[in-house]
Amino acid sequence: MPKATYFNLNEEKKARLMQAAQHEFSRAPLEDVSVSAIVKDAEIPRGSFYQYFENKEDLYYYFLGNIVTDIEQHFFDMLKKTHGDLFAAMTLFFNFAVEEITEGPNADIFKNVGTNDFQHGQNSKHFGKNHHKHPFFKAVLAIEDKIATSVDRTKLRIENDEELKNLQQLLFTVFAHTIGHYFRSQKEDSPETIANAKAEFATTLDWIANGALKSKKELG
Amino acid sequence: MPKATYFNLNEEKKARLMQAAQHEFSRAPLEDVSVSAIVKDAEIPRGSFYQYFENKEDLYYYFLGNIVTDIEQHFFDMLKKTHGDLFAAMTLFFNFAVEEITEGPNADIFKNVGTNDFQHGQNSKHFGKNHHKHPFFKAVLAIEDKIATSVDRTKLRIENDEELKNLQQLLFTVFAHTIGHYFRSQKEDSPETIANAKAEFATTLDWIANGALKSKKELG
DNA sequence: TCCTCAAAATGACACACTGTCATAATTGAT
DNA sequence: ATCAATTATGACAGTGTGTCATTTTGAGGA
Repeated sequence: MPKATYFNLNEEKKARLMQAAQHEFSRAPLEDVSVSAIVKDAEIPRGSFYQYFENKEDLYYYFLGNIVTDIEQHFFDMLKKTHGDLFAAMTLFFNFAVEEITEGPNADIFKNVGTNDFQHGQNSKHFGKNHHKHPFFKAVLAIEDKIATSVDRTKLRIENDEELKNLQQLLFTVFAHTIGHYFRSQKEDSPETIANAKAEFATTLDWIANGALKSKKELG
Repeated sequence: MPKATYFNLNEEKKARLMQAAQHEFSRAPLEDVSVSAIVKDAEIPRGSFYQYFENKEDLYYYFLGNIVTDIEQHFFDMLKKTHGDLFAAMTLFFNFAVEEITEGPNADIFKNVGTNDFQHGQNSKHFGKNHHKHPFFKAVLAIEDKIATSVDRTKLRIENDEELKNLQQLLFTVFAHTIGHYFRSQKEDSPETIANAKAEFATTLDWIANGALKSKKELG
């Protein structure tokens, strides 16, 4: 988490820092962005950076957290609109998020976000045993719980809270995977369209909702 | 890919290099392992390392590839044994692989393998636009195709090759996710058992095979 | 107005790692 | 024994990280 000193900064300096973060994390993935580049971009002395943040990762997750929080709110909106229907909400959410993520003002950042970035426990060096203490990861976990209480379980083949959480995680894993697939395809000879990505996600979601195996009827 | 010079090395030196790789990649994830540490471990001069490999990543994926190739063969065995039943094969495979991965001689390496590591296009800095040229990623893609031809499609709700590939990817994503979940849980207060992991995977697979939504019968 | 002190700012520094390159050693063929 | 090609080697330039002693700032009190 950014240190108190950061939050005491005047708005102009905070904005300059966030703009630099936006710049740099749009340009390259986390591992290729250096503190040196960030301070150069923000025009602040190196020592100051470490007055404000623990390190690169601290800024990254703080910055990413702000963006993600905005988007995630929409998931709850969708969940409310569909009266807790997890699959319907997920479809609506994907269709909104895929455009926000691939064409919104932060698109370039998401291009550089790794699938791993939402799982704590990955960056051994920089976070020690304190991943879970960073607000970003706390938030990710809190969202899981919050969703769980808003979901209508009556139509789901789940036995307990544990299974519901696993199902949620499965859906978000698929979400991330599909977005990742879209981005990777952009670098290849035959890039996917957004419509493609939506269709791919819909198909996958349909498998998870209704099964990838044919029913007896279909087989008969 | 390792350079020709590496393959010309005598067995003793090659073995020492692989042992060092085993050591180092067991100790920490890719990003935290340094060439400096590897050459120290293997007791070869720094210059020599760069005579054999492009960089750290080159060695990593070569090494990982060798391990994975061994394990993947079992997937084909299972697919043959189940006469192309993708879901049955996946279950058998998971039960074998989870033990191999979590308790086998390479367990410590898999602890440090990131979910991303199997997706090319992630390490921007070290592989440029040549990810796909590295044998490891070539192999990963080749396996996808090879599986596709061995799968019995008649029971699956898929329309075309594209969808089959997506289904396969979904299953392997879930595979990786479940293994990852297991490893992460080991670092927490209430670690999962292997039996837990198997059960979790079985449940998830059942959702994908038969649907996470209740059937009309169950609802009625 | 001047003084004091805690908070903030600063950049030089020690340390670590990377990839290269000029040079030296080795090998195999003649 | 000679030569050319291959391989070995470690010093080096370049880049990055996080710290720390020192300086600057600003708010409150005399």
